Amino acid sequence: MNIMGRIVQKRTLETRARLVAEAEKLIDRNGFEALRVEDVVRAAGVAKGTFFAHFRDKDALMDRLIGARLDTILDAMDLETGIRDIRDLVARMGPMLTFMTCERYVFDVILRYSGAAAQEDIGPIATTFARQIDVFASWIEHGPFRRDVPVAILAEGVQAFAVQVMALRFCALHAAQGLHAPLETYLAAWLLPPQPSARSSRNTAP
Amino acid sequence: MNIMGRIVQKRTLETRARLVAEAEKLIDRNGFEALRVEDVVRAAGVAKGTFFAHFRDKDALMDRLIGARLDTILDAMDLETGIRDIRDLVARMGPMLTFMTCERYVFDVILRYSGAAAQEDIGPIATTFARQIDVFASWIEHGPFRRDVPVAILAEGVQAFAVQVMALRFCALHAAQGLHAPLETYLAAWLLPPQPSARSSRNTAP
DNA sequence: AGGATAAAATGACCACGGTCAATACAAAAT
DNA sequence: ATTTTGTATTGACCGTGGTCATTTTATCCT
Repeated sequence: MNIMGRIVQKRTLETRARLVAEAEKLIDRNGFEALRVEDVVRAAGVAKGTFFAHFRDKDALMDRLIGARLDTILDAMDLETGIRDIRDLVARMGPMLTFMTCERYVFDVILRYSGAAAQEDIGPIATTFARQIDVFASWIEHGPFRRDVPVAILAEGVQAFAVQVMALRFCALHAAQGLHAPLETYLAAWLLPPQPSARSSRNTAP
Repeated sequence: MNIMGRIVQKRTLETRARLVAEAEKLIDRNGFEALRVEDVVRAAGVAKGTFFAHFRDKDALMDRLIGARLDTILDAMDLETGIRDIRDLVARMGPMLTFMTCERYVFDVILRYSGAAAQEDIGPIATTFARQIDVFASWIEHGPFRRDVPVAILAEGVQAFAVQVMALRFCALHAAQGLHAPLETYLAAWLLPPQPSARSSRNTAP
């Protein structure tokens, strides 16, 4: 096997797959936060150093595992169509909100990796964030929402508000349900065709 | 001295002050990320355990130090008045944006502590975030902005967009200047009195 | 087959945040 | 002054992420 000029042995792929698989198992049992590198390597039957030959650091593994789950959720979201209103929109974000707030640790990792760390080493989580924008954009495009702002901008705003709601009310109402109401408030103001206010200034974007 | 039923010796306050002072010095010299607890206690002339008798963990010290700086910046922002337009608004957020993006590590700490960690152990950074909302709200209230949405909501949105811009473009254009343009785009869509779009649906908030 | 070469795996080791039973110290009670 | 009580400090110790010189293993070459 030969990837990018560097020869990769079959063994390598097997080891990496085993590390990932064992990590998944441990996470399913104990959650993300409790994952220890030592446990993973013991379960995979390799030495500690081997782990770091396959992943830059523990966070790189997390990036991959969490990114994979986000991707699965996005696959489902991709199939949703016919958003009728804000409530609908928020409801379909539900699974994403639920997963992102399933553990404080998970939310922190996601935030830390949602932007590209260094130029162009864009990881799995950052990729899903870009994809999320696309999904939101297509939802908005086919829904009864304002048209005076580019769809891409609207989509990025939805993401921004979602993060805001999750970050500020993380513990207040831990169930993801508690996030829906405030998020709907924001999105109503952000997405709906505006009702012109009394004082009709005619400002424009700079 | 007696705080909350617990007697606090003068010695305690002196030690804590010394820890904070030495930490500040080290940070001024090497930045936040490079701060090591061992260095702080050595400089302060106390044992390691003493540090943790005064701060729950290293992050608690960071929360305090970063919170203090944010507070200073907010003091200055509080004095600003007469926001004429979006560009103005973003310009006056400048110092805050600059500080929050001065180090990747600082931004991460701020995000992690911007929401209350557990109910009602709201720390310095979380406090400044609440204060930030108030400042934005008063700016918006006296500016040429939309009135069809409560000022508080608008202010929270400004914060959300600011975080979004910082998170997504952290390295892309590291100078805080690069943040202004995208932020202005978002805020124009968020804050300005809307120009009714062609298709005038008359949706309302759910 | 038997080297030669490069990739992969190893595990002792380090850095650093954090803990805790033991000790030193200050203040109050006698 | 001495004892008592509770606060503040200590430093050896631990857990865990991460490193790297060395060793093992695969692949290629003749």
